[in-house]
Amino acid sequence: MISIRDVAKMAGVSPSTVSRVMNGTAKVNEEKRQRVLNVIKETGFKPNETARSLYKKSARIIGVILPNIQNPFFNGMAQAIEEEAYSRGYRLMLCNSDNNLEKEKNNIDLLSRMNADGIILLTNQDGIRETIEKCKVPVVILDREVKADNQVACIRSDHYKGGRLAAEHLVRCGCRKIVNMRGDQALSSARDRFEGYLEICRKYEMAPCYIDCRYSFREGLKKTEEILKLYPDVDGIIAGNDMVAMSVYKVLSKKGYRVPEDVQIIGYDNISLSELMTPELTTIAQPISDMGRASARALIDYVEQKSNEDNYHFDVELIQRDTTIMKEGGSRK
Amino acid sequence: MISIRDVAKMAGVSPSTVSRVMNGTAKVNEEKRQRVLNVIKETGFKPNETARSLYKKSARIIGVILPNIQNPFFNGMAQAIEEEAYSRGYRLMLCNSDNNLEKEKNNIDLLSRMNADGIILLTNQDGIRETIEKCKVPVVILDREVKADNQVACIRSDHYKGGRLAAEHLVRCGCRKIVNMRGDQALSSARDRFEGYLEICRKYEMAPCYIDCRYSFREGLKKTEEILKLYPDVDGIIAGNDMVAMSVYKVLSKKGYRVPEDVQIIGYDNISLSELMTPELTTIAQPISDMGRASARALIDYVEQKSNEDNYHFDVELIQRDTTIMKEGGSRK
DNA sequence: TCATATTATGAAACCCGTTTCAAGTTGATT
DNA sequence: AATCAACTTGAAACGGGTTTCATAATATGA
Repeated sequence: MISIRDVAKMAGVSPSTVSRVMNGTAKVNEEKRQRVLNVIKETGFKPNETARSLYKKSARIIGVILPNIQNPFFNGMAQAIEEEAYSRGYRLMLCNSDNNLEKEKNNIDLLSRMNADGIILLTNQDGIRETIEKCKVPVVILDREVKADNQVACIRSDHYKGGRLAAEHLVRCGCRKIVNMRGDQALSSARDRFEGYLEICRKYEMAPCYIDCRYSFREGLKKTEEILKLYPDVDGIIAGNDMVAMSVYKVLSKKGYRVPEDVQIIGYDNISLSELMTPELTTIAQPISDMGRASARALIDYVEQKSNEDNYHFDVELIQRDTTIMKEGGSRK
Repeated sequence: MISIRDVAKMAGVSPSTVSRVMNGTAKVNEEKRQRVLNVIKETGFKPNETARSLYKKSARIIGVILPNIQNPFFNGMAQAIEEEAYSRGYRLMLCNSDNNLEKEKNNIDLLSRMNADGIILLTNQDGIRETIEKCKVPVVILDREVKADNQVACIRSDHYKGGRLAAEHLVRCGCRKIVNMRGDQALSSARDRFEGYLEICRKYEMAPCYIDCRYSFREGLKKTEEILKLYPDVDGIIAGNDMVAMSVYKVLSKKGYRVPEDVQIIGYDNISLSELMTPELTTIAQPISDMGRASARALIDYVEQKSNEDNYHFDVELIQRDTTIMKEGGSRK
């Protein structure tokens, strides 16, 4: 492969001059400049990024570590991150963590050894903090709560409000027996949502009624069956997220329940699927793209020493679609 | 950051010896070896990957270029590629191409300048061949047809058979008016499937009946409306892929058609969603994970000069679920 | 016109892990 | 004891773009 020294020789200048022509880092005599440009054009010379990274200690790479690319919530984020990063000249190193601490550590470690400029983390393994602090790469935490020294920003949405919104909406739709399929309480987001739900229970003097259900379709199926056994009079279900809501709908529909007439369902996230499925899913929308974009922006701004806003709290909103319905004789207590 | 030279100094040996200890490339006196290992442990020294890449001309990176990460078909592939790559010590550079030739070229170019070990391409821009040949990085073409000199392998599934299977299944289910929503005929895969469909039309002496519909949910909605206007007697729809099938179902269901009683639907790909949605979708399964894994494997084997199989043709199969139904009085002509 | 300031330019150092090559050491063989 | 082989080890070169620093050349001002 042709190097900058080859180009220099051909153009009768020094490598430094070629570098200056390419990067515009200093003035170069116009005639020499043209000679260099011509040689570059003729030879199709492309500077080696690795060599540049080595000196600059920056590979123009952003590492994105997420549990699973197939999850629509995460890949929605990844999409937005990629767009923002690409437009600013950075590329994405994508790492599936499978919620596996070892894999996460490996990836963070490698990323820092590759001179990655930063890492966007969608995970909340407890043991991870030490690793990310040791590697000293700037980190943005997205949708999770980790808190590390080298954390540049933390991007979250208002889960407490989301929890309230979901519960209150079902109340307003006339549900009298609402079951909350709360997510893994190790996640602060799931805890916040559940708190919001509890507040609404207090407000309307309802006895809280919940079941634990991780954010997975498969578990959603199982837990929905349980709900139907435990609470035969259920008429409203707050699913942990949209995937779970899909599974809830599937089980209900198989058992002959009508949605929303017999049981109403509300999801969470507003992944693109929630609008695509039939019936369209009522859900609490997190601004997934905005959050992804913001995380990339915060990271790159930090790296390029631009802004320094470091705490983003995004708003959520209720999107009413077809799995809930406002009834006439509203049942406000 | 601490370098190999620092470690060497601390252990009282040369950098070469440290390198040899880390990589096991040569025998080192046991006592020195221990000294080096101790220093590495104490300092937490991690060798810089960029420097290694520069010399080795290999970054242990595989570039994956796909139109869109949010598409379940593509992210299913990406997931499998990531798993295979990770297990063999490679990482993924993920690039969204948005079907944008310029972006693809940029990404390929950058990947080669970063000493990426190879590229897996899920795209079929016409203008791309020149770029991938010029960059000289090994390329695996996945699910598409490009043909370039530096192409290591081409991974496809049997679309012709898939097209036949889908059509014949609807025939067997008693459909008399089957409409094929054929995909973009610029894609060889879509052409092959359509050919398969045509063969079944000939076999059963049916007049071919089709409409062009790109692989997108939105377009699926529009084209389904058109179908209902153009062919009010339609009783079987072959969707271009599972996403389109979902949109077909949505429109039919909104208009009061029953599926599969009034109209039967078959999708294509068997993305994970097809089993999750309600009703579960009958579809032609491509072994998405196997294909993704195979592409990574072929690339890495090539890079590491192991095998050299270069043409993979995966089988497809019919997965019957709830959007089609075998009726009693089968209508075999 | 001379002195000083400014600018263009290349040599060399730098980033850091790897590998080559030659020198030094040890041990075996005769 | 002498010779040769085998092995350990470090100095130096390497990969390739960037930057510093000193020099040379030109320009400005007095």
